[in-house]
Amino acid sequence: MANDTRQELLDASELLMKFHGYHGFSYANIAERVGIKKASIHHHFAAKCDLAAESVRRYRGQIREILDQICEEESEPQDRLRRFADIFLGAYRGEGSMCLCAALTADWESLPEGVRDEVQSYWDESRAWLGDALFPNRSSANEPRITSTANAIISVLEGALLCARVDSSDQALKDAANAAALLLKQDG
Amino acid sequence: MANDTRQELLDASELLMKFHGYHGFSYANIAERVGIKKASIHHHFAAKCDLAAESVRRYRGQIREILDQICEEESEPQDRLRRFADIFLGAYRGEGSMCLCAALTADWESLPEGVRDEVQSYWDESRAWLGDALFPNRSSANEPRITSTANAIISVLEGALLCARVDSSDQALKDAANAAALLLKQDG
DNA sequence: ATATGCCGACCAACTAGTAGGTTTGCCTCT
DNA sequence: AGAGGCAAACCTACTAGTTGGTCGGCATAT
Repeated sequence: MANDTRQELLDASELLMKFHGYHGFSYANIAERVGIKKASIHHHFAAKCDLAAESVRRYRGQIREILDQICEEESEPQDRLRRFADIFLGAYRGEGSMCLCAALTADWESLPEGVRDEVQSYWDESRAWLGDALFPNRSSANEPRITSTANAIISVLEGALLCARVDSSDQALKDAANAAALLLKQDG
Repeated sequence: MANDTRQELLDASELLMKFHGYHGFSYANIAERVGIKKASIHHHFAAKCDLAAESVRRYRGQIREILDQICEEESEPQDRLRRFADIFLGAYRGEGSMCLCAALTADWESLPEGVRDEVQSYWDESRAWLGDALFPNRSSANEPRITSTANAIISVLEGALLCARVDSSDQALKDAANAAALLLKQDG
């Protein structure tokens, strides 16, 4: 299968970046995991930053799909928010990992430009979605409030993934989900 | 001055870790900044992990001092929380940096043990302080609620530092501070 | 016969860390 | 006051290993 190795390379780099950040993995690590030689990676991705950027791009696409699905299946803002929080809870429970883009944002200043652009897009898209999905009747009048609430909601959830990692517990994520619900209720 | 170089080394490693994480800086980087040779760093800190751990220890001490001072100067929970949030706002406005320990938590899995222990202590201490300082009349009955609120408050502020970095704006931090105040009000 | 996927061998640059020698300044004994 | 000792602070020069990346060649499948 032509696309198989490529996907495996993306899988490996995504996982390693989630746990160790951009500087915390090497072509050697990935090669070992996927079972090909280091040099062969360059056949699929010319440079490390290309592999990383493509990983983020794919990740972003997966998240976007989930967000679309949530909007299709749920019409109530509080239900949509609950499902949004479940993404974070699922990330922790599944791999015990952080959000890929939060992990990379921590290395922001030393991120290659292409990777940084992808990470930036993740944050922009996520907050835009929160504004659209949670505030059906948004208007220019309450726009600043909506932006602020979206900021706070994503902040508390992304921050909780840091907490959870330190605690080896999903408690902080549950607390963040409840806090996010409260913030929406206050403003919704 | 004997202690001077040592402090400069700690300054440099703290700053670099805030921006690039644990793997994103080297002895060569630090040496250049401080103006001594790479090998001379080993005279002060045997290994990179010792330098990093000591940086976190010092950082932790500085934060602890500020927290003590807040408790002395403010008696009202909401004022204390405002001052707590100001620490995060100050970190962004000053250096444009993240919380040192949040930056390191992103690299959690690949952190040397000594460093990880220090970072863990930061989180534990911060949340313990929030519980004590914001809930003067805590009891075993409302303990879980207090823990959850403390978790949510620190999550939203730490998460907002990630947002702020991406946005090159302190808006997310202001939003997080307001959200934190709201969470306290709800539970206080 | 040509493109795809992969590999072994290599590279320059970088990594943390070591060995051994020189300078500096302070303490103590005369 | 001056000499001797000593240790901290720093240096140059090195090690062994890793980093991302290159290149030529060898299969296989079309």
